[in-house]
Amino acid sequence: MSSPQNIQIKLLLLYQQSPFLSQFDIRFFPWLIISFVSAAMGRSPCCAEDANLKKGPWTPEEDQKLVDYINKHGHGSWRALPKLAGLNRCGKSCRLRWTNYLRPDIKRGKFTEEEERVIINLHSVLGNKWSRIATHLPGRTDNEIKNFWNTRVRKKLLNMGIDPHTHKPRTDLDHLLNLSQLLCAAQLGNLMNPWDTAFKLQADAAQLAKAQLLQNLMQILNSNKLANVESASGLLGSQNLYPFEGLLNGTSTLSAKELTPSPTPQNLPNNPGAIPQTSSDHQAVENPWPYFQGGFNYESLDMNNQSLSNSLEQTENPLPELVSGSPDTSPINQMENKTDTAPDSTIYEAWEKLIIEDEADGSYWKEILDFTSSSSSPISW
DNA sequence: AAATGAGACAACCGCCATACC
DNA sequence: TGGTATGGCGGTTGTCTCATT
Repeated sequence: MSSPQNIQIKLLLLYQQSPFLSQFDIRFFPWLIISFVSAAMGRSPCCAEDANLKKGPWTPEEDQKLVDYINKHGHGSWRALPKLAGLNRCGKSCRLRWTNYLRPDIKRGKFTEEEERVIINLHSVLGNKWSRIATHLPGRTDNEIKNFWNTRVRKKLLNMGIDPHTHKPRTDLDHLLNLSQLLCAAQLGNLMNPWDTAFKLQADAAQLAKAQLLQNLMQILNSNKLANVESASGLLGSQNLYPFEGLLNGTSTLSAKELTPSPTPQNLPNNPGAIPQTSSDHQAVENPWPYFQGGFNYESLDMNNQSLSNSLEQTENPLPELVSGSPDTSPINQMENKTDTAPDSTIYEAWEKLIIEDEADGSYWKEILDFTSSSSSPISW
């Protein structure tokens, strides 16, 4: 019997009993130390039994050997497979190569828009549970989805000002400062004279405060909109799946019912970006700000996650319980905790107050909306 | 044409859960 | 019941390709 532990013990005995080896400090034998440490930890490191095992990219010949063997015998024990198949690889490497690349049911090629939508929506609920996400995308591996997310989707969301972790508008300082600068550029323009420093600083602070309030409001709107979309679409349906679609093509994915406006807060008077009061109003008003495209339903603020849970249960592949990885940031978890809407109300009150204040001295929000509309570059998806 | 950087993808690493003895 | 083997998972790194300078 030559288990890794037995081998490690034999190595130590060899060191102790050999007059030649014993004359050297044990630290000169890193392999022995490593072996012993791993033995003390109760587990041998993967593939440590043979340092000569090949690593790195697989050759077509190796692939062929692996495929041939599995087609004939099945994979059985992955640890035993390499020797049986004549491969100089560790079992784990073989397993990964098979599951991520060689498996016959793997669907290769570019992700479709539909797949992207499903991934984004599932990620908003599950977080980085790639294997769980992969179960809803036949033929796609968790590794492939993970790579796709990290190289494409994540960057796109960031460019759109959406935090890929929380699926809400970014609130990090850099982004906020950018927004503030844009706002200043829009509103102050060439107004500033070099000797107006004091006034400029004051204006900056005011702009920043407003921008921050705006960000907070956007966060709430987005989280509710996202929850609405998920619950309305059963999460995995082909319709109304994409919470950010309004940002991409300027059209809303929400149904007319979802667009039902709320009586509060007041619409912005004489403001092209005002939130429409009725569905027909919505159709009539050209909203220059994509994030408000489709308006929003304040009644939905009272929505608990019951409808989402129901929709999840109704799906063919019911999703698991919400992950605990980011309990504070998950939009769903936030919805769960939204029994008391006081903080939101406070923000809306502040928003309302600002609107009223701004009516007196020219419409600040109108300028934001106009500027955002005119300066927003088309986003390629 | 060579160097360099970025993007995409494959593969590896370490940890964890579970099955098995 | 505890130790070990195994497989799964998520994060990270390595490698290749292609565009740009």
